[in-house]
Amino acid sequence: MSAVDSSPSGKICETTCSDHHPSAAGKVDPLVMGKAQKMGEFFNVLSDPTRLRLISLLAEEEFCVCDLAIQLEMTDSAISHQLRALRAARLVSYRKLGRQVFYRLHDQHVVDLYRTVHEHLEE
Amino acid sequence: MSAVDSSPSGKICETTCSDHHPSAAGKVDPLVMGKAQKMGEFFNVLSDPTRLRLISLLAEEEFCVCDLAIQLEMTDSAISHQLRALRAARLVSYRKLGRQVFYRLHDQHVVDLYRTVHEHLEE
DNA sequence: CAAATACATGAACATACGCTCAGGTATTTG
DNA sequence: CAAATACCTGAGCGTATGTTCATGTATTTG
Repeated sequence: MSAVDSSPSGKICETTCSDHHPSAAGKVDPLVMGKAQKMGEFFNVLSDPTRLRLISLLAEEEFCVCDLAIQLEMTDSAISHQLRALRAARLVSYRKLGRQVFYRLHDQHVVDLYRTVHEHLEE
Repeated sequence: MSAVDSSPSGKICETTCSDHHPSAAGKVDPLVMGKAQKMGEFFNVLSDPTRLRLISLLAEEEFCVCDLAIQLEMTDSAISHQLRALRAARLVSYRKLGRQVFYRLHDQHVVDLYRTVHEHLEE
């Protein structure tokens, strides 16, 4: 009976898929739920067009909320909400200057990731 | 009327804020909406824990739907739905073998990105 | 052929998310 | 002090998304 056995290195589905048990040895561990959750939350922050446009601006220089709102043609409220998400994800930091708050990218790490994907999508 | 005033709320700083910030309005082009949309959709695929766990498994070797479902302790249906999303995003490819369908990552590019972020979150 | 297996798909439901709107805080200015 | 500015925040609303459930398709098996 070698009808179904052309699957790679010894593992689970050898005869039929159903005679497998989760506690089988030598299997590949998937990402733990908690870890996958954290990773998902990180990518989720980058999944919104507005936040990506903010990042694209802040990749060049720092800006106050007002200027960001003007350049994206959105309300300062909407921008402030999104900046809050970026802050929570530690993707941006800020400095207060009088009434204004100037935002900048927290580190170069984000810019690298941003540009990597940017190029990846050019294909 | 100000040349730069295309802000929705109408109460955004037209003179004050921009005057304090010489290179502000108009200098740096934000990401175009369409581009930001595409990029957001890409990150969105990676924003779900289940899809990330699938990727973590497929980063090691190929698996059929049934085995993926068993290892993640989820229904075949749920897995199939998520694999569809990964297919639509061209992150995975597959080969049919009898009744089974074996999935694998489409290219190494995804694995690199996955591991980069994985390490980034270890801090 | 009929039953079983492996996977795909559509509808439905609960949840999550982004924006608007109204209001609030902090700082500057008259 | 009062008004104006720059920004923050909570509630509400419409939309998007992930899972379950039921069903459909394709292939293997008795």
